[in-house]
Amino acid sequence: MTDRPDLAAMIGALGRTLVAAERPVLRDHGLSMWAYVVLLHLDDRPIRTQAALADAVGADKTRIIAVLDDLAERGLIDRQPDPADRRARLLSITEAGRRTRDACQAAIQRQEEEWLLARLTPAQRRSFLGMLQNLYRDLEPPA
Amino acid sequence: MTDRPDLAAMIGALGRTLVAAERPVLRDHGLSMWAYVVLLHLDDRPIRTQAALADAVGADKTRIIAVLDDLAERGLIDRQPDPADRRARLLSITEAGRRTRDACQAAIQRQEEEWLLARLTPAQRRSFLGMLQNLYRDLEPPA
DNA sequence: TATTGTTATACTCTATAACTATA
DNA sequence: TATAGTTATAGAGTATAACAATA
Repeated sequence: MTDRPDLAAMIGALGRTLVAAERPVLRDHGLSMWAYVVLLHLDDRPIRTQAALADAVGADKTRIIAVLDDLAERGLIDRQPDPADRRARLLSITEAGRRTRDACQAAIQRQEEEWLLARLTPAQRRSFLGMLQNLYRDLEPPA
Repeated sequence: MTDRPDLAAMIGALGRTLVAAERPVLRDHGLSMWAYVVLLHLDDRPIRTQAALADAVGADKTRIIAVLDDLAERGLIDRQPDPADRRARLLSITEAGRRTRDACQAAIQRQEEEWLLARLTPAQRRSFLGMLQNLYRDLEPPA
């Protein structure tokens, strides 16, 4: 038997700690975790239905409705009925949404650099980030 | 701005996936996640109060009571009132508990090797595990 | 009065089911 | 009838508060 904690224990604890550390930063920018995830995902490209967005970010379709209501009301996203099929809602991020997202993500990644990555040497850091991005990219969709 | 997903997003998703993959293995061994965590922690050394154990594993003291009831009933842990202070319960793992824990952890780590670590070269694998254990060891207690 | 363990209650998050409107 | 979105309801997991036993 290998003499190490389970990967799930180590990576799980690390992930929970990172997410917990993210919360105050999100709050400072007036975003919930789901709102942030939505802004990050919409930035890639507009999306045609709320159900597709929910699926893409691993949420239930009923769960993001209040999130979208709030983001739209604050002008961070644009939500318009599709003229071709008025059941669907065309979703896209606004310029204000992009600014909020950028500021928030910059603060989050700055904190991650200082709090976690600073413990690694530059070479370790490159190696760690590289492996992490490879493993992350190949993950099955939800979780 | 660095061009990568947030560490919290990558490590968080990886952690959730690993924990989800662990669940069926735990179920096959008749253990809940909390029961497994308790067995892992008790193996290090006996502990004198349930509150201390709960604190050590990052749980609320009220949350592990049912877990301990079940483990004791199945003979996987031993729970005795402390003769010196009958309010406290002396907790320790039994030989049967150790066997269950070993079998379960072996299955979990085998799956982790095959499912995740197999994607890395031997050198990457050593490097990844080393950095992970260093980062994990220095984590603030709960999460 | 303080502490350990327990039980009862409430709260948060999430998923399921039922409803409205468009097609 | 089928689909997108919404609302209402119920369930799991967790934390908070009240309680009983012991010190």
